[in-house]
Amino acid sequence: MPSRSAVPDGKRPTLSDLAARAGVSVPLASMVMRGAKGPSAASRERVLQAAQEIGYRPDSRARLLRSSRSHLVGVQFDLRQPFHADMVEALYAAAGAAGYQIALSAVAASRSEQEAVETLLADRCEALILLSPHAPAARLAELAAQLPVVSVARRLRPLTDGVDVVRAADDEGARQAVDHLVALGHRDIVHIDGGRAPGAADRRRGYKSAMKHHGLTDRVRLVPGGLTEDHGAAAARTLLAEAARPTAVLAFNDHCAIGVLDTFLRARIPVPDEISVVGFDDSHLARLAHVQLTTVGQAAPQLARRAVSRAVARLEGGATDDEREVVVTPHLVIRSTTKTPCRS
Amino acid sequence: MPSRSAVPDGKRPTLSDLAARAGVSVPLASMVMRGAKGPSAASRERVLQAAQEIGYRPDSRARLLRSSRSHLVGVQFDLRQPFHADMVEALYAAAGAAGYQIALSAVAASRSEQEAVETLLADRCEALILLSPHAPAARLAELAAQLPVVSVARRLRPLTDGVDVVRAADDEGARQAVDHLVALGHRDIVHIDGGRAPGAADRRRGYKSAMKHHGLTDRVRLVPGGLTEDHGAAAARTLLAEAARPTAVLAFNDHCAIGVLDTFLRARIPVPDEISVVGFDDSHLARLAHVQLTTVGQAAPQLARRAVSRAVARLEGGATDDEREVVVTPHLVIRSTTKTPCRS
DNA sequence: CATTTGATTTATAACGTTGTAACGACGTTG
DNA sequence: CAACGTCGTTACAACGTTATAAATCAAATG
Repeated sequence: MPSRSAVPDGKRPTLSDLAARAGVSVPLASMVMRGAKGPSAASRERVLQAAQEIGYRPDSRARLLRSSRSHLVGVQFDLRQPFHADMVEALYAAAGAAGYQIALSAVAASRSEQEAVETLLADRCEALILLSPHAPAARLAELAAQLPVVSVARRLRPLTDGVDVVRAADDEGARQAVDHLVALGHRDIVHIDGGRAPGAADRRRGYKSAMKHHGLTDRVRLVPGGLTEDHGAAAARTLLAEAARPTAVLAFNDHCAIGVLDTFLRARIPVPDEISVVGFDDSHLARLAHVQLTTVGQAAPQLARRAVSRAVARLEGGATDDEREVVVTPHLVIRSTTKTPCRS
Repeated sequence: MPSRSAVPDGKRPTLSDLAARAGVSVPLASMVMRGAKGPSAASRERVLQAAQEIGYRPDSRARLLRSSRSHLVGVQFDLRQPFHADMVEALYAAAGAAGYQIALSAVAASRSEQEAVETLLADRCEALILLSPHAPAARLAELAAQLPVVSVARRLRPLTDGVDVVRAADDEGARQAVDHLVALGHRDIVHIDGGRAPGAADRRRGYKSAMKHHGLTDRVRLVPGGLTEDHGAAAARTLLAEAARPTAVLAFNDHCAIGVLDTFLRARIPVPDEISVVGFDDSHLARLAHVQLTTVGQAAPQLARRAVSRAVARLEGGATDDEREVVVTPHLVIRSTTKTPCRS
């Protein structure tokens, strides 16, 4: 059996092993490892050299334990939502830039938000970033009493005590989509909505007000939909069954839009020639070469940055209460599923 | 500003706060909290009561620091791969059942495997479970010298020292798919392969040998593909451009199969009436109501259980070297994209 | 009644790290 | 020459927990 480390007793090397090896004191070795100012260039050199040799790696748990600040932000995300994947990636970057680390805790069919949050708290996170949390507002408030909590993409009706909200301007996104379609010449624009999903109400509102703004109030038409391909497919079938079809569809999100596209495709209705389709989220689905969905981008990197900076502000005392809800402007990404209508 | 905790000084309650509140010593409180045997029912009751009152929550970092065993398994996964999401979910369950916790570290476009592993090591994980790692075998061996490493779904040609492998029997999966198609009456079955992706070689081999077994050696046909929808779409276009089309396609994975389906759909080729399509992975994509893809299931829960039990065996000394490669049998999930061919 | 037994409880010392304060050596200054 | 900073280094204590061993106590034994 091969030795598992460079130190005799087989355990993983500690600061004191490192200090011994470099011939310096433990605190000095510590200062070098954490890049504190103080140690001379010579000492620094020797310690780093020794660290290399014995394969020393700081123990983050001991670190966090010792320093009152843990510089750790807990992130709760849902494994089933591709948009969350984008957000997690962006959060790694945003947190890193702000000098924080993130701890992930996943939610899935077999793992509740409750469990996810429990483990984050046990890990001594200083703040929580929750991606579209479903927990009741009361529960969020309860958490916020313990530590800063940022809800991303989930709007909280009455601003809940201590809970910050970072979200995209869903209404503005829907408006942009409608503007784009109208500019192309569309008038019969249907919205397949997301029911009670977070953001759905705003998107609905944005759609309606944009239609009104263009003098198309009488063409407003909502079809019940949802978050998944299946919902989109069902809604599309509803539309197909009718005599007068719309010339454009604004779906609740990309998933839903894909379901719509697929159904149209099966029904031999060419997109965008016969009907234009717009999605929402700019998830990777929309970018696929054979999909090339026109969609409203939520700018995950921006949302992530704002969420982190919000949490950090709370932690470091720079929080101003007038920014309890941060709204990021989305932007339309025009690809190949929208086009001037052939009939009007 | 509301108080952030039930303890006066605003910090989060510790064991000694708890002990003080319950009127017992710190060690006793500790024993109660970790469910050790010893404390009397009365003490246990009082401590739990007090914990409830002050909202005490054990600090897992301090716990891990103190006890030499951390009971923490690090999991590296890729945010872009839906199959990994299934695996992570299953790993939570499997690790929990074995008395371990898992720490997640994600890989993405902007976060390398190197970074992911670094943080896991800094977190004092006792073992690493890597989901289809791309790191060179030498690097894995280096890691394995420090702690038990399990590679899931990535086969290592020469069994690398100390690295355990848990994977699905990709060749067997491909064989099942071919058997199914042949049983339906197909003979011209094409395989769109995954190039150099982990598992691709095995699937290719399984396909070929199954074809041979059915006396269809002369019908063997490989089309270069890949892991994404775009790869599948490209391969499908290649097939469409030809005079003699196959009656069935076995795609490298579900993503690839979706690309194939979509391309056929656009070309007005009915699936499964004209061509049958089989995927691989049984990811949630395959289960969508409007897709209903026949596919080869990798049994994430099983893979997860085996991976965890392998890691635990190494940690607890029950590792037997004859099980360094665990192969789980996949199973075919028949949905609606396969059917008896109309022409033969 | 002294004494052993067993069940509970507690004191003490770690785990690996970092913050604080103190230390020594050096050249500067009054 | 003494007092003074400055720089680099170190000793010590602490973070919140748990393992070990020692201490306490009631009950049971002789």
